[in-house]
Amino acid sequence: MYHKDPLKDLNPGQVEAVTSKGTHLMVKAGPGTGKTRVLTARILYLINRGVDPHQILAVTFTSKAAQEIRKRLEAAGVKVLPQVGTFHSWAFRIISLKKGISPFVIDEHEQRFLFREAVRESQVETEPRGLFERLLLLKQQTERGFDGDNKDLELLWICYHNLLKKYRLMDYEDLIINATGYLEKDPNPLPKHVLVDEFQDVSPIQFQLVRVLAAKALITAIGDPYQAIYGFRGADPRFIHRFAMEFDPVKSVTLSDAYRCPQKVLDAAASLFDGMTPLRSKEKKEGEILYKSFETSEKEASWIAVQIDKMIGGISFESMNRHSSGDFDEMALSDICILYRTKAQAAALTKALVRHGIPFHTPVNHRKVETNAISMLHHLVGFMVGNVKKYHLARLGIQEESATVLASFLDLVQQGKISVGEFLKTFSEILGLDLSDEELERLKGPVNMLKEGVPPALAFKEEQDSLDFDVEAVSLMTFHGSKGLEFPVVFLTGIEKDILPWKGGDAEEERRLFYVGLTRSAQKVFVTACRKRRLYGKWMMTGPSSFVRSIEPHVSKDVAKPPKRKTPLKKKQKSLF
DNA sequence: CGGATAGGCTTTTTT
DNA sequence: AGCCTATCCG
Repeated sequence: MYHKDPLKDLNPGQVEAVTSKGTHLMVKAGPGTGKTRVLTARILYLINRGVDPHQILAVTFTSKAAQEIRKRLEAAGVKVLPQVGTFHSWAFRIISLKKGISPFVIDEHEQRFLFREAVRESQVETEPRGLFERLLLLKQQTERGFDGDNKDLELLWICYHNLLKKYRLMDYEDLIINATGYLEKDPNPLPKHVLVDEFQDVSPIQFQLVRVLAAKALITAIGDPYQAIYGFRGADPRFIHRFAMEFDPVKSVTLSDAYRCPQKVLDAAASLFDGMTPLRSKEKKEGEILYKSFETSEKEASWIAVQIDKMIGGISFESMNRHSSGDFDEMALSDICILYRTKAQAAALTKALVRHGIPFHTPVNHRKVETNAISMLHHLVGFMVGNVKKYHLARLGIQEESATVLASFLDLVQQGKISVGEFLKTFSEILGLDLSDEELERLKGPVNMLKEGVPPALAFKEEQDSLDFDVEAVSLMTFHGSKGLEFPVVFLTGIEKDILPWKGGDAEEERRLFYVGLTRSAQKVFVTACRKRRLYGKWMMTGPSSFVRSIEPHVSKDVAKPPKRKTPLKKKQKSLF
């Protein structure tokens, strides 16, 4: 049992990371090197050495990751759990503790309302187009108030913050900023050990919070600079370096034994970066990377559906006619994942999967109706508390009367007078939402969390990004969404010019995004591209991404080359349909 | 004031 | 294709 011996089955590098004492610690952990394992083992190690669990704080990137760690600790026999959560959930608790009252947290949608109100009030003359996005980004990057040079933006910044104050609301950044402020003044409930996961995705305001924590605590930072993919929302991978500079002395440990990807995949992944040494694979599986290109995005999608059908042993008509088996290992649907750069690309793929009768699932935030229902629920709760006003509701198509009625129903739920299911039925009827039973079922989660006192913004948000992996289905998601996950078979789709290094994106961040995608695979990778793609309602000419060229030496030869001469390859391609 | 309609733009996403 | 926004007309 881990609790007895957290070091059991760890490799030397991992042991070094887990047992490091007396200084801050930076653990550089590439894909599949046992990052989560080290994190939990280190917590266990600290507890075993007599550290009070309450003095330990583990910060994760998502609440799902926090749950996973809590689960592992419990499984290891830990009775008193340490504090485990995201920066935001911990900050929320600190603020609640310090103020004696929980703040109402608004999401981006509501932030936009307030911003519009600010625009109206401040009578800014220039076109506010894109200003909101700039404010959002600026707020994650600035540690103390406004520090831009745009006069209009400054005015809107002030106006926006006055409105937040007026309605007693906080946005997500406020949680971090305010908690930092409170702790600077009075570092009372500061823990002695802080572990921060996914350090490459830390934003400036979060780094500032880490600074404050470091005044009292030893910090363990775990991250991988090659997997930094959230620069677009303020994260800065240079903090990995800054950490070592500022928090001197820092012990640094690099984990280079990887347990997920086959060597071939790791070699291909490393070839994306100049001078990168590949991780050492401890996985004996051979591994394979296949590349195939198509005329259109629709053909790409159908081909993928056919491949999946073959892999799962074939239930459809086409595969019944197939005599040879053993082209592929038998796979379960849940072993397969399809990745794409933008959600807009999912349409062609899901269409093909439906046509082939292959079950699949996508994250909730890809589904319009449900996202909308969640947002309505959230607003309803805000309305009950008095934070959400009539015009906020109107914007979502909710009449004030409906909201009043529903609020009283929700009250009955809280008192246990009616069930969550009954409430949701009424809710969708009154608001005229066309929700399936399945969708209604999924909405129960956040309402139940609400009953248990989870802050609304967190309760509703959590549901939005959960993908239920117990379902036997192929997983579809964006490259971003795949971070931290692994699948035996991964399809990397649309690896095309202007799509994977996204046109206008940060080229290096796009490269890391492809790296993340590649390294999700525990066995087999399919890389696909097409010449013409239907996107946003019109055709665009694409062609293979430069990344395809980078990994080419590691791609299996038989299908590796994009068709050069039409005849022979066309024939081969046809036989697959 | 509100409904209809034409025009413009479209990443990625956690909390 | 679909959503948000601006504008125009009753």
